Amino acid sequence: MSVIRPMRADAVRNRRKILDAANAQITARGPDVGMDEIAQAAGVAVGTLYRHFPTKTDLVAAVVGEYVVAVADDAQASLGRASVGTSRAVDEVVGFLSRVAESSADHHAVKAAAQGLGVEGHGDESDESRASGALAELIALAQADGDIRTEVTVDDLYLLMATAPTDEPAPVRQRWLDLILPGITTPPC
Amino acid sequence: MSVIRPMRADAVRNRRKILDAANAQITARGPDVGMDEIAQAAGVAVGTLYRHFPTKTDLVAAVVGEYVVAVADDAQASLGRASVGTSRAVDEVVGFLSRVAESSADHHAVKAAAQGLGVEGHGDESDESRASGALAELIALAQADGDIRTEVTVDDLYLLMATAPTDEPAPVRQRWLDLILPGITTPPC
Amino acid sequence: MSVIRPMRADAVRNRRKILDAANAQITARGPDVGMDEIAQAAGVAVGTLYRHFPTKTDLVAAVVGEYVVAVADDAQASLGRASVGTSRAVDEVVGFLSRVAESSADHHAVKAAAQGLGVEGHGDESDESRASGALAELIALAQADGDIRTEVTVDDLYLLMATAPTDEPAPVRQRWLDLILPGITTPPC
Amino acid sequence: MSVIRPMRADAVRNRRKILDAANAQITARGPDVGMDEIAQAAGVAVGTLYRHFPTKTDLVAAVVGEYVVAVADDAQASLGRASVGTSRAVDEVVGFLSRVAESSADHHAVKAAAQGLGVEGHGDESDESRASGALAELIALAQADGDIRTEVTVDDLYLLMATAPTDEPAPVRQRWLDLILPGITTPPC
DNA sequence: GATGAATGAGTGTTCATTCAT
DNA sequence: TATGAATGAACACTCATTCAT
Repeated sequence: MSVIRPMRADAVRNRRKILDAANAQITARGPDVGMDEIAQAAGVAVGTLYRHFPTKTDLVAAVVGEYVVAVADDAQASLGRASVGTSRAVDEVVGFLSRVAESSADHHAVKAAAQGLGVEGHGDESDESRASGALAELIALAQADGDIRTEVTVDDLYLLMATAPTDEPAPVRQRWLDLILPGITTPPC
Repeated sequence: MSVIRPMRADAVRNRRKILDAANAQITARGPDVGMDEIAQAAGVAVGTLYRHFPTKTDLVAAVVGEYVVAVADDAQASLGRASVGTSRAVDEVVGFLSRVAESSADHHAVKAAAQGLGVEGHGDESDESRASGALAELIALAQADGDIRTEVTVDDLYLLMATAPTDEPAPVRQRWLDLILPGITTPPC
Repeated sequence: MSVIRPMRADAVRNRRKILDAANAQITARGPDVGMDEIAQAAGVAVGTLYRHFPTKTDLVAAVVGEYVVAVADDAQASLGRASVGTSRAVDEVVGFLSRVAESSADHHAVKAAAQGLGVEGHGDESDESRASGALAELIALAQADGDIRTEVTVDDLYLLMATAPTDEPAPVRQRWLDLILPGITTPPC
Repeated sequence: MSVIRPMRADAVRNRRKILDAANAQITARGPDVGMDEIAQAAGVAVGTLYRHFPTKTDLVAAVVGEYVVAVADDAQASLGRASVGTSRAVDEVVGFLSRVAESSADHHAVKAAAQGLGVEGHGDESDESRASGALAELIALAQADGDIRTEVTVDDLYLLMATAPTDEPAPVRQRWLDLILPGITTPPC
């Protein structure tokens, strides 16, 4: 008696195509691409786009939401590796930040679009807490190892993620990482 | 043979009013204020606005340019104090970064507007080099004091300035500064 | 040899639901309700709605048609009472007009929708002639009584019905009736 | 020191052209003409149209307002003639109603458009009261002559004007007038 | 036969920019 | 030179209708 009706197969396909097209178009042509252009890139009519996302804001929020899912997945995978002992927790934190800075580069225009439209909730809240949970554990692990400063919190990570120089070339992003890291890790002595 | 004709007094006045109005309006009403609104706030007609700045991009670039002037002034003042020995050079660097993060908060919408319009050159190049020069000397001073890591450059400072969390409340900006500083300063031991 | 195939029971039910929903929605939400909204209110999908009424115009015409049926019924009932002598024919004419003005108030948005769509034939012609016939006899009766002016015709009644102030509150509609009546009834002397 | 600045001559001209075009287009092509079509018919760009009337509602309201001006003028002229004794006051009332029914025929689609957009104030209030005043005096005059029933008010006239069969051919409108008049004038005996 | 996703022309409105006054 | 009216391409969004499932 679930209220959640399964979507028709083609509707699912279209939703995917739209989301991908939106991501691609915003990335390629800037945060102000028109809905028509996104629809065309997705190979659907505008009406279809609006059936899936009643508002441009909704569409962009969904795109951001997908990104949050990816980030949460990454955070959980990092935690997984650190828990098992495959790698040190600090290294996972650093790797995570590095990958986020990397992937955010593509995501930059999307973030700009979201800001321009006043997108609020970045998609599903459960994904955000999934990410937060994993990162919290990861930090705790690294702190137990004595590798990360005791006062560092998940919010600090979010703050750094938010300020990553997403529109800069790779070497700059690497340098940024180097500048950032000492603030998180414990001093050498 | 100079082509630069002195501006008529009222033209100068108008330019000032427009620049101030643009800054105020963008800050107050977001990066997407219309040219008409800016003109009205400046007490001139749109036509006048366009006589001074042929393009919205030009206008925003000029506003950004003014900000660069202020930053350059600050940098030079900081250097002055450190040279005279009034204060330690590191402290001036930190203070400078802190003030920039602070002032950038107001400036945030302007930056967003600039980005949205693809503003390239941030105004007068001489101001940029004025700032760069002062900051370079300041860093050198601090490095001579052994307070700032030897590999830190002016570009690092610019990178950090560019990624300051300008749209966050003061405590967050302070925390960001705390996270950032260890990457610049020499380790305690 | 009749081409008219009896409708399947559920098709009949759907037709009813759609007609009722259309009436209700147009009345409640104005003449511009969308087909989707009507379909949803009827508990069917748009496709079903379009199976029954190939065009919005057709749907609205059908709704109007139902109203004509009700009016025809009323006219015949009025005639019935007057014929039997239960009441004076004039009073029945007046009562009829009054009730039409009354019911038209609900019907107002439907009329507006019909006009907006250029609905032509108001449904079944037989109903119109049923109404016309009854009203003609009723007028004749009242004229025989000397109560209604000899030159008054059925078309006059239609004209008045058409111009009833359907979107005005009850007292206004009553006042309108008072203004209208002297033109139909015989002068007191 | 008047705040009302005189409009530029060409702006005035454009305003006129727009108003006329709006009237013409709505009359000719129905209440749902697009703003673009109106603009084109007026020989201006849409932007110009929107500079003069920030909203379609505003435009239609202005068109209706012009009609109110015409009606008010007519009412005052009628009163003038009756006051001077050129004609009987009743005749002026009848003539006024007749002319309104006549002119309203053209005006019908405009009224529909106004209703569809929820136009509230029919333009300038002063024109409405100008009309009301003149009609009140005219009615009083005719009542003094013993030609119009004592209970008739200006609102009655408005009610009848509002219900005139504006979309019917001339003979029908004439017949309507005949049906309406006895409700206003004193009975023959 | 019913469903509801897809279509796409059309709508009202905005805004950077131009140009007659 | 300043003014502000005019321009018109562009945009987000709607809705009657069609058609694959």
